[in-house]
Amino acid sequence: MSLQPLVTNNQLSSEEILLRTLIAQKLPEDFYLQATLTVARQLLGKILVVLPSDDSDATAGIIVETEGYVGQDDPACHAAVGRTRRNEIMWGESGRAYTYFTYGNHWMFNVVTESADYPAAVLVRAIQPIMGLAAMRDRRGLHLLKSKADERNLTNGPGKLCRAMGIDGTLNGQSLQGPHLYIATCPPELALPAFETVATSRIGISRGLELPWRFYVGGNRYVSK
DNA sequence: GGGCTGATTTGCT
DNA sequence: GCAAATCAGCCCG
Repeated sequence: MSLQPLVTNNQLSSEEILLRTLIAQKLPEDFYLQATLTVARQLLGKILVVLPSDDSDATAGIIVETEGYVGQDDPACHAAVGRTRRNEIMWGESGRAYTYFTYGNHWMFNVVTESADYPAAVLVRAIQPIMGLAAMRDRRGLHLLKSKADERNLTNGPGKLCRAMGIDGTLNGQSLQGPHLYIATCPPELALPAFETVATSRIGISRGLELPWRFYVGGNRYVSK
């Protein structure tokens, strides 16, 4: 049994310093009350931070691709079928995570937007990793170490980033005000260069293809294909 | 780089 | 029963 503190102020790792910076810059609750497509655009360039409650490694990355799913009248939105147990969280307060399982393998991570009882959310489709890359590789499988170019494969898709960051059903409904999960403004030293926001139709859906509600950081290598 | 296909589970009709 | 807000592996070049 040691009487020494595990960490003193002059022993903070660079990762701990970054986490303290990020939590201080987390987006406030009312950010998520904005119109869904506004949130989808504004999330580009922000940092998603996950500190799993099982105490596994923290990870973070810059959001580079999103999609908006907007209310019961959007045919691609899960809420189009009405309120069900699965999509329940989307009908609740904004600023929470909506995670769900699909294709027998994959978790998806969404941010609930707009007022309670209006079912809408933003799907996070890709991030550029900035913290916890070793943990991401572990969770995604060592075969990815084959080539350095495969680094982009860690998180360039909605299922991949959930796997890499340890996001699953335990986060469904969880607040985005931390400490386990939050989104923060990017510190200037990590910020992306000025970018163009590109809007296209959403991916992997069969209805609502005419709506340009997918947004990504133009030219970024970590956007999905 | 791109195209095709099988895997695998849940939710909802 | 079937479709799903997907991915990896395989083939081709």
